[in-house]
Amino acid sequence: MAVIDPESAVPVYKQVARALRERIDRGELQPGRVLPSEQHLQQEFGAARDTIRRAIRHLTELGLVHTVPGRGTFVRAGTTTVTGEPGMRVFARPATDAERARFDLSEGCAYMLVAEKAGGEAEAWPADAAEVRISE
Amino acid sequence: MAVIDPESAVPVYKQVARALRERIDRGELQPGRVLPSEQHLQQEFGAARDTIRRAIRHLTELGLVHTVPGRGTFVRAGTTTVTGEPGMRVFARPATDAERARFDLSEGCAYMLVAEKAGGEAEAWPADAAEVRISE
DNA sequence: GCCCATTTGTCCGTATGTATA
DNA sequence: TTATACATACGGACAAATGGG
Repeated sequence: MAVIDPESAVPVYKQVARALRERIDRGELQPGRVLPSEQHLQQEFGAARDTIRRAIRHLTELGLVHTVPGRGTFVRAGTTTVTGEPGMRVFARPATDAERARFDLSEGCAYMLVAEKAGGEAEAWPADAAEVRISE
Repeated sequence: MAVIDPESAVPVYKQVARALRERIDRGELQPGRVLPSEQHLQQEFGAARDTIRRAIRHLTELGLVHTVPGRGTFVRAGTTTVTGEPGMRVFARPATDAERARFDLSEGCAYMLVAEKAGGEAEAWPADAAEVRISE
């Protein structure tokens, strides 16, 4: 069972994210399955919704889950190939300190590959572990 | 002057992000310059801090700014644009020594953004200064 | 088509801690 | 030390999307 320590130097949202990640790694939450709702996670971890959502955002940035409004947050298969769409903008930038911590990019250079859709939404992956293919 | 419409279907944080992005694009906020503080932006746009921070997070994910705790949020260097073609593969990798010399990438971390065409030819640009746009 | 419960999205307010100058 | 600015965390409220009846 997940143990959350509000007094820890590790932020609560990271502890929650870690607990959820362990469930994914252990196979308790398999690809395609939906995570418990935010409300459920609030009660389970005893944290505010803001904190739960931050934990989920963390997992989303890791590429482990993705969220569908009105339905829930689903476990993703660990894919690193992204399909380029018309109007998309692809670029690289240095990882933020937060991303370095989240992706364990402590050593040396750390860059992120980012794909921004025409609408303005963007996704980012560690540059060493992702590529964009433009469909023919 | 930026106009924020809380009644709009477009979320306030996106309106704020767009307003800030326009200032960067117009050169009012040049690379290296610091953005107004979150508190200042709260007053200027009449939005809550949470909303301002979300707008800044959005810009960070787009590679336009980066934040230094205790100091502020800074505008990153602009980029040049490359046209993406069907069949192209776009990724990032560390710069070679030759590229470091050629592009004067002497200091620290240096990544290249690479576009490989379907035929196998590839071009590379310093990651900080290039982006690929997929034509519509 | 409509209504409704569920779930996520957005937005506000407040408080406290940490980093920097 | 003090002031400023960002980071985290709590609380509440309403809107929007989805799917089932």
